[in-house]
Amino acid sequence: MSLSRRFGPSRTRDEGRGIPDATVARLPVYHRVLRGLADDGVLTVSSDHLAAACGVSPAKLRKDLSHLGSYGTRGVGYDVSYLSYHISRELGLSKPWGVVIVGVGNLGHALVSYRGFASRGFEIVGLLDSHPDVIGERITTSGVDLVVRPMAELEAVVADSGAHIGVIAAPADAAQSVCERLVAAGVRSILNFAPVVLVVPDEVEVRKVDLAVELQILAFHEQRRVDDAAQLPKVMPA
Amino acid sequence: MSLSRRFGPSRTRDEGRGIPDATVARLPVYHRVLRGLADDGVLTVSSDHLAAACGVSPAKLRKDLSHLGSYGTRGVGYDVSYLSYHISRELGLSKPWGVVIVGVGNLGHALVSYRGFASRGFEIVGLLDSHPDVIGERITTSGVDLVVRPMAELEAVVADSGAHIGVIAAPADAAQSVCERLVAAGVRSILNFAPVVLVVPDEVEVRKVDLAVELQILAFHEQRRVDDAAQLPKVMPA
DNA sequence: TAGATTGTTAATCGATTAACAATC
DNA sequence: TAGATTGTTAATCGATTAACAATC
Repeated sequence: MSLSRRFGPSRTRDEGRGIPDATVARLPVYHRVLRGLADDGVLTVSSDHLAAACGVSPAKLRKDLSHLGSYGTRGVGYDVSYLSYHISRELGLSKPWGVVIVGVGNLGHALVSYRGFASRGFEIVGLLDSHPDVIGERITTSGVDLVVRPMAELEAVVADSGAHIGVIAAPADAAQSVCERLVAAGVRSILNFAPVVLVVPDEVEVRKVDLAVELQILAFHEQRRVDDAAQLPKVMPA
Repeated sequence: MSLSRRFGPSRTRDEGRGIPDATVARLPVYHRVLRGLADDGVLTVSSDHLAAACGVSPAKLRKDLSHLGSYGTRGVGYDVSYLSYHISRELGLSKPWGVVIVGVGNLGHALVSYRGFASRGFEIVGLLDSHPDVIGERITTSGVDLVVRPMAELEAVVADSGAHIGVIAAPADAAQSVCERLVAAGVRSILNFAPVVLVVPDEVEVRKVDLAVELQILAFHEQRRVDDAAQLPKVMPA
C-alpha cells in the first residue's frame, strides 16, 4: 500500500453510506480482477484497462469508484494494491465472516469444495442436514474440516460458531422453515439456492441464486434469436 | 385455457419486442408461483395475491404483465392457467431447449441432479469433462441417462445434439477456452459458473452465476449492520 | 510544459411507484 | 348497479453515459 497516501482522501466520499446497489454488485468483480493483476505483478492500471478486464465501460468504472473515495491519480491511473485494499475494506472483507451451510446434498457438497470462500475471508463454520445418511459425514477440503450435524442442532451451531451468513441449499419445501430458524438464531444475511420466495423480516438481507431463472432468461433471448432468424427475409450479401 | 379468450388481445402489446430486461428477469418467478397455484387447484388470482406470493409490489406485477399483453379480467383477476401459459410462451418454454454441461465436477454433478431442468422444458443432452476419472462415467437421474464425454468431442456433441444452451461448470482457467469452443460450435446462450469475465461476440448472451459475488454483497450489508450497531449510541426503550 | 487520465457534471435512459380511469 | 380489479398514465427515482475541467 502506498504509504504516501497515508492521510487519505479526507472524506470527500458519500460519508460511507449511500453506495448505489448497482455499484456494490460490481465491486466484487473489480476486486477479483485487481487481485489477478496484483498476482501478475502489475502495479498501476488505468480505468480504460481495468474496465476492459472487468467487462464494463470506463465511465461506469470511474463513477463506481468515485463512490468509494478518490483513490486514483490523474494522469497516472490507480495503484493496484491500494485500490484493491480500499475495495476489500468497503466490502467488509477485512473481517472474516462465518458461514453456515444448511443442506449437504449435491449442491451443498459442491459449495463446501468451492475454493472461493477462504480466499475471500469467508469461513465455513457449520454444516447441517436432516438426512441420516449424511449426518455425521466428515468433510475435509482445503481449509474445511467439519462433521455434518443434524438439523436439530442448527441453533446451537449458529450460536457456538457466531456465524453471520446462512446458506440455504436445502430442498424447496424445507427452505422457509430453515430460513426462519436461521433468523431466529440471529442470522441476518442469507444466500438462498432453493427455488422459493422467502418471507423474512425487513432487517434480514436475502440474496437468491436461481438456476431455473437464469436458464429461462437465456431461453427467452434464444427464442428471440430463433424467431428473428426465421421471420426476417434472408438478406443477400451485397 | 379459457377458450373464450380464443381471439386474444389483438396486438395491443409492445409488438412482441421490447419487454424490459427487469421484467424478463421476473417472469420466471411469476411462472413458478402460478404453477404452484395451479397445482393447488387455484383457478383465479388477483394482482395483489400473486404479487405477495412473488415478493413484488402489485403495481410492479401489473406493469410487468402489461408488457406481455392484456391477460387479466378487470374486477376479477387473472386466470391462473391462462396467464401461466402466456408467460411460458413468452419465455420460450413451449419449445424444449437442449443443454450441454461442460465440467462434471462437484458443481456439474449437482446441476445434473437438479430437477428444475426437465420440469421447465430443458433437457440435458451432453456432458463433457477433461478429467480421465470422470470421462466415461454414466450418469442416470430422473430424465437423464448420459455418459460423460471427453472435451475433444465438444464440437461433435453440440452438433449431434443441436444444443442451444451451454453451461460452463469448468475451472476458471479453462472457462474462456470452453466458451470460445461453444460459440464456434454454434451455441449463442451461455450460463457461466466460473469466476471469470468471459469475452464473447455481441450476438452471444452470457449469464453469470457467481457465488463469491453474492457472498461479498452480503458481507457488505452485514458490515453496514455491524457498524451501525456499534456506532449508534444505544437508545433506551421508552 | 504537454500528455495522460481521473473525478465530476449534466443529460439521458430505464425502472419503479402511486393513482385512477376503464371496465368486468 | 355497486364493488372489485385491471391496465395505463404521469411522476419519481436510480443508473448509465458522454463530455470535460481538474490535475498529476
